[in-house]
Amino acid sequence: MKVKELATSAGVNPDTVRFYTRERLLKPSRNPDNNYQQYDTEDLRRLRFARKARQLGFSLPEIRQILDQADDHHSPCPMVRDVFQQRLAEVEREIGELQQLRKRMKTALVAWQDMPDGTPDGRTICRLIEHWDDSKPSKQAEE
Amino acid sequence: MKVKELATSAGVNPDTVRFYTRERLLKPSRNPDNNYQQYDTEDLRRLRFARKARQLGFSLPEIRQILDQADDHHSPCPMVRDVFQQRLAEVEREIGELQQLRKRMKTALVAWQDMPDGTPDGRTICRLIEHWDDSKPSKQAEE
DNA sequence: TTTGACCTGTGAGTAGGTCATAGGTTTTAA
DNA sequence: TTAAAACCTATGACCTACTCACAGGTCAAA
Repeated sequence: MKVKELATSAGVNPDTVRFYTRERLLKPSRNPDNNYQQYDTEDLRRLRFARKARQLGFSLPEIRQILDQADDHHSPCPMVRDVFQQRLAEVEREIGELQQLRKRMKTALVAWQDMPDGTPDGRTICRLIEHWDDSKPSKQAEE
Repeated sequence: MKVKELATSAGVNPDTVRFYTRERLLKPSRNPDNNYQQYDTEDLRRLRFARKARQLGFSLPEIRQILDQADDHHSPCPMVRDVFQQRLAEVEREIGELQQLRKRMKTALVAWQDMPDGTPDGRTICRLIEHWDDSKPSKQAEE
């Protein structure tokens, strides 16, 4: 398989295939006639694996590590379970932060209904934002 | 005010002040004696404004646009309301996506309890991930 | 006067790609 | 048969919003 065939099979940009090859997640051979990269079904499997792992929040170094372990015939799965647990915790933290943000944004929108726009006058730029309360529940505002 | 004084007043890294100055969000004058940047309380107001806007998800180009409008004595607030509404919708979309992801991760963790690790055998890399169901409720899986 | 803390501009690094460029190869169609 | 279109190569720049490093200039206190 050439670059574009592999990319099409996996549903990614050909440049992503080249990038993953540079990053040594894929290890194609070379066609000695024209110096083109030659990928096989193993590379397709690796690429699909890598894309799924990316969706799960694995970083490229982590994925490379998993693939390298698999090359050495070590089972990467215990490590996968580990990183996966950490990733789940992080996803939940992100959800919590975004929910806080949403709550504060909605509160602000309601408060802003009663505020005039006001042309900047040298003392204020846009009171909609300047009067935004950025305090977080976990720590006091610094100011 | 010199760089570090301004940075301290706003609670940011001095390099951020320098960066914002390069990006023309701050427009200090120069001390002709030593070529140092000279910031005033207006710059402090702009910097605090910019930091609050960043927390709300405004990009630097958007913030620069708001500040430039304020310089021209146009009220930036209608635009702020606009971008803010869009940003709120995006935050809600992100929350939804992350909640989907969390759900699928939890399901996967339960399913994985019953799966053996399995050493890579040339046909599979790590079935924990390869058997991950990445289908999204809004569209069918391609494969 | 020397030390330390500050200042200057510039450039590199971060993550995960995407796009551009310049040049070589292969395939397709006239 | 030939010319264009479509592919390939390697390399480097670009994206965000900073942060850090470097080399050299300035200034205050001891």
